[in-house]
Amino acid sequence: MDSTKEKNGNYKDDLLLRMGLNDNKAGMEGLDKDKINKIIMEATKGSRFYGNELKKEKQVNQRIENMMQQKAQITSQQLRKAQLQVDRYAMELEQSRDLNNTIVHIDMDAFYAAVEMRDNPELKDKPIAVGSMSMLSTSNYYARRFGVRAAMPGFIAKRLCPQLIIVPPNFDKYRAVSTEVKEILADYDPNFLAMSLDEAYLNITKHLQERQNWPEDKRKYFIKTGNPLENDKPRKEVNKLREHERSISPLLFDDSPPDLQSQGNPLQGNSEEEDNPQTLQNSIVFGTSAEEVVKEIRFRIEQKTTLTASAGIAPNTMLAKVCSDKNKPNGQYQVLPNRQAVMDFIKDLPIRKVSGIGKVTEKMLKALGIITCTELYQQRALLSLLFSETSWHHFLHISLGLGSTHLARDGERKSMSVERTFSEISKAEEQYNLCQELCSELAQDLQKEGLKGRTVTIKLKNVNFEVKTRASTVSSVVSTTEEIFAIAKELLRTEIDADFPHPLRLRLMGVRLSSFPNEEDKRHQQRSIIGFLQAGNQSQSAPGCILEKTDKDQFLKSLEMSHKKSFFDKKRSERKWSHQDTFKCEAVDKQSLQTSHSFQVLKKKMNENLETSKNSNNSQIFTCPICFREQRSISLEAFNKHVDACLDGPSISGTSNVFSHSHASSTEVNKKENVYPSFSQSEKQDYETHQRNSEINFIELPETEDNPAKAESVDALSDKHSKEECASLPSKPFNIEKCCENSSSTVSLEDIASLSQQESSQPYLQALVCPVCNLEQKTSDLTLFNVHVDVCLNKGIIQELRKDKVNLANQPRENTKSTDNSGRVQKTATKPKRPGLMTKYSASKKTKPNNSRHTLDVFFK
DNA sequence: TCTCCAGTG
DNA sequence: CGTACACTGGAGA
Repeated sequence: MDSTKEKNGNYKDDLLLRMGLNDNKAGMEGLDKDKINKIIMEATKGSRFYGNELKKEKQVNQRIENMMQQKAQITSQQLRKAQLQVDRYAMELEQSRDLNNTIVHIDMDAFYAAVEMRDNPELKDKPIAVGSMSMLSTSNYYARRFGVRAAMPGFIAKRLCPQLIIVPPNFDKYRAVSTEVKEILADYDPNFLAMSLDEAYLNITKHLQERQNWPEDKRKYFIKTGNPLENDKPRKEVNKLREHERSISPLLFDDSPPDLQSQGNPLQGNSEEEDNPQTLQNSIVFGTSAEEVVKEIRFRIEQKTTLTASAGIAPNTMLAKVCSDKNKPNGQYQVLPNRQAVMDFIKDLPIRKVSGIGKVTEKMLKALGIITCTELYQQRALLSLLFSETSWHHFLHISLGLGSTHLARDGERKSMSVERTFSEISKAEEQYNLCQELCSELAQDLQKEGLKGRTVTIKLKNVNFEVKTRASTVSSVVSTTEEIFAIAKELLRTEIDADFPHPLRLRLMGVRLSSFPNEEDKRHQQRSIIGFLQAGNQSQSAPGCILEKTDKDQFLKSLEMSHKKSFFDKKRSERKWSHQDTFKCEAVDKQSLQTSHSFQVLKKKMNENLETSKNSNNSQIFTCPICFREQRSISLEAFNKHVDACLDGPSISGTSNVFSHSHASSTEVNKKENVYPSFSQSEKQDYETHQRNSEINFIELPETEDNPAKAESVDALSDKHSKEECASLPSKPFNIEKCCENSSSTVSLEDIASLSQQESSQPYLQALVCPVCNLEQKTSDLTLFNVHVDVCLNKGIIQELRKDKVNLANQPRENTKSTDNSGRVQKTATKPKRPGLMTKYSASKKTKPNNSRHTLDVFFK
């Protein structure tokens, strides 16, 4: 919230960095900087938290040291060359500088605290903070005089200011107020961008144009003399009125000439003579300039909510954001839309003020003698040699005062998560329970937005504040508590086992779901259904990897458009497209790489699917893979609905074991499980080590090798399948793996479809037995079963990978290239990149021995 | 893809 | 007694 944004006063900065930039004035009440630091240190020193902070600080220092070493090796010739390149880019940027937009950043002052004070007059003249004893969201300005800030734990705030009143947050209320504010903002830019409950960007360019012709009464507002909500307390109304006079009057009437602005005049910006608001008895007319518009917005916000806002006006978002901070609280500031004004504003601006430059970046740049934007610009050549391309491009944008000039509506969300902090939990059982609870909460949240995803990540923080995340991606989307927990549980189990016999001493656990299918995925998945169903009848082959026409067109179109976009947009779409470009090829190849087995059959089938689907119409004859009835002349949507209905019906569980993901490694795992049914913990270790050293390569079960015509039990089928894949032989559709990595229903459909065409007379009435771990699964839920198989498979894959690594280690180091049968390069060596900001100079961390444990799990289920 | 880091509010 | 939570994106392995 507010005080977090006032970075100079950030509590954590003071804690370790001792920036000495705290602008906190020692007033008659409140504390001075030294006193605040002393109290914070006393409360902090010796704690596990502090220990971790020190550790992190050391890592950052190490990174800085690495960076400085790198810097020392740079020759003046390199630097000159870099200078030329950077300046060429800077020139391009300069040429594309766009000053035609008027961007406004609105920021509510101490929002949560202000709402609480408004609704409870008892709090009015007291130091308050919103949050809890363990963490504060925001504090009012009174409390800030004592050093009480956002992101500070309440118990420390209490030591700084014993009178502090800590109010628990009422998010519903803040949301309601925020909605009121947004209603006003929409009048000026219907496409405004809300960043949070208390912050938003507006592009008022269009509004300004229209406004020029507005008659006066369209810009006239009446001053409310009472708040209808509080009519029961007339005494307050008087207060309110006086307050308005206090807060609004200086703002609206003490305009300062433009030249005073850049000299840090705290008064509210400039406006031309004719723009000066005229007051009648109880109404105000606002002018037509940007400043007047923003005053009007702030006036209306205050009238409507009795809360004040600060604002920044500038030709781009980056500057507008910095501006809104300049005259906070209850003030505004404008950077005029000409290059000189922008550069004057930027000149002495500390880089830390810029959104995106945080504590660590500040410290790293400071080590290079960079504090202000001017210095950032001066060192641009050096920075281009020390940081990644994205980083130095970002720096260059900042140092030229550039930023986005349009408000990109942020796309779909990328992940959803829950996490909780608690007092130490070390018992495994409690940890599993907690994990399940979190999964349940997450599942509920997901349901609200109708989301399903493929990657589950758990986050663990131990009592020493060390954070770990562990992720697992499955081939079909999941969303229910059970599905997510099935995956999260295994991740947690792996971590618990890894530290055995020591318990995990946790203080936080979190669960996240990501890899939501995008539109592309969904379309693709639909096509593959059609393609597959058709492929059963008219078998075609189309080798090689194809990029579909529609996609190509879109790609070209996007390139065409891209010159109109900002640098960041371009980069974004390049990334997006280069990703999508390879998606179809890699969707399958990934797996074959991971397992070192050829998936030719699969790919061929998939390509067939894509090819045939290109020619497919919207309405045709389908055979439902569940009920085996022909569905004539219906749309794909209708057909899908029909299949869904069938799937939801009762007749599924009997056939569901055919959805097993036959997989090369499954055979091996099966075998291991059979051969080594149980071990003690130490035996596990020994066996594991032995495994790794001797590179045992498991081969197929003898039955399948000896007797390929073996009865078509599911497990036997998957074994045979693996074998066939190894030999790259053409195979029956039934052998098709989950080629499209999409939703479980698709996968099921494909498998069922093949079944329906080839083996429909064959009854499959076995229980659900996982083909990987060989254990019967209690659930009759298809997706859940698939999840289980995926989890088992992932373990197998990890093992396979490790095997590969050992093999690689024996060879002279070489770019990892692999080609499919068509000779196409699937994966080339990652091209060397320029050092990144984040990890390039990372303090060498000891990477944990590695996943020895993953395999064990499979053995000892 | 996985893990960690940095940053935002 | 004691330091949150939810989200995005970069980077490197």
